[in-house]
Formats: sequence, C-alpha cells, structure tokens
Amino acid sequence: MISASALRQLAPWAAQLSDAEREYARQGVTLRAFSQGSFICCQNQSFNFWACVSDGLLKLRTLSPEGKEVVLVGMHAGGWFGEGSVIRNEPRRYDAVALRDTTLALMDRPTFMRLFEDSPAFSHFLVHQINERLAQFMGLVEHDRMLSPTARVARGLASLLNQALYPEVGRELDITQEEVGLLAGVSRPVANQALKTLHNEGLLALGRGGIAIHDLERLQNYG
DNA sequence: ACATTAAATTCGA
DNA sequence: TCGAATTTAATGT
Repeated sequence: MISASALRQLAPWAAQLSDAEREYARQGVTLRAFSQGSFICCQNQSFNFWACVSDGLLKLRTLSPEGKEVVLVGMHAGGWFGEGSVIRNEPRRYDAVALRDTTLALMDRPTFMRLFEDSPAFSHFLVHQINERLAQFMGLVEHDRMLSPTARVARGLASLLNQALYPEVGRELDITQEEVGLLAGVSRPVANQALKTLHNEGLLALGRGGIAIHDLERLQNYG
C-alpha cells in the first residue's frame, strides 16, 4: 500500500478529497515496478487498474493493420492512464510498454469505481483529465497529414509538457534522444536530426540526457 | 555504423 | 576521501 505522502505527491485530486475518501483511496493503491522494455499491459487483455507513473517513462501504443507500431502517447512521472478501460470494464485497447525502468502506482477497480461514483471531486478530476486527452488527440487528427519526423518529435515532447496532465512539470525533461525516438516512433538518428532542427528554430535547447523547452506554444503547434 | 564526448565508476594513494 | 584513469552511455554525423 502506498504512503499518504506518496499519494499526495502523485495525485493532484487527492488534495480535493475528504480525509475519509483520501484514506480509502490510499488503501486501494499499490506500487509496482516494471523493467525497461517490459509490457505493463497488452492490447485485448484485461488489466483492472487505473495507473499513474510514479517514476520512469512509458508509451501507449498499438499496431496498425500492416503491423507498424503507432505510438498514441508517451507518459512520464505524474501521468495517469487507463481510466477508459477501467470505467468500461473491458480489455485494454492498446499496449503500455516501459521505455525505461518504471514504477507505477496502481489503483484497483473497486476503489476507482467507488470514488468515481461517490466523490464529486474525484469525478471532476476525471472529466478534466479526459477532456485534456481529447483535446490532445483532436490536435493530432487536425494535423493528420503532417507526419514529418520533426513534427512528430515536437508533438511527442509537447504532450509530455502538458500542464493540465502534469501539474508538476517544469520546462525541462530528463529524456535521452533514444527515448525521444521511441516516443515519436522514429529512429534515434532521426530523432537527433529532428531535435537539432527544433533547436535551430529556437524551440528548445539540448543537453546530455535532457531537453530544455523554450517555446512550448510553438512546439505544440508545430507543422 | 562509427567517431566523439560527457558522465559515471573504479582504483590507488 | 580525493582525483586520475577507465569504462559506459549518449550524442553527432
């Protein structure tokens, strides 16, 4: 079971709950570690937890009919995912793959459903979260054909910096260029060139094992 | 795929 | 415990 302080740190919604609700939530959340490259959950299999990245990096992905990987979204510390499958009580619609050693906080379905039904503050958070995701995906559809590697990298990074989804995130990401490639669905050298392009345009600065964002606005709307 | 460089680790005083 | 030497990891082309 997770500690009260750890829950407070991971879950912005926890602060809005009553003491009793928060304690109830805490008792339904456990931590689990996943090693780099491992599958957290697989498409078409059930995984009855709502999950939060405590530490690490992962991607949600699916395979196109031709067998090509399509990355839906990358997630890092503070991001919650899987509420859709838990609410519908159905198998996952995509895979979650750990891109580095990662620990997740997992809330079991009964706890989730009870909070969802009984706590207005919790439901409010969920609406906010789902709405923000929807906006993100609508942005993707809107720019459907722009699939240049640079644009994909720009959008992949921007999604990790979404203030609504990651309240604690700053302007800096601890992420290697190889991981950027995995998130954007491009090779490492291509990610390197894309990052260089974005740097030349003044959108970000590159460091070893990290990226500093200078212009999130333009990164989000790249292309 | 290879060359370069930064960072992390080991080793010896 | 400090710093040099070595190894490993990330980056650039």
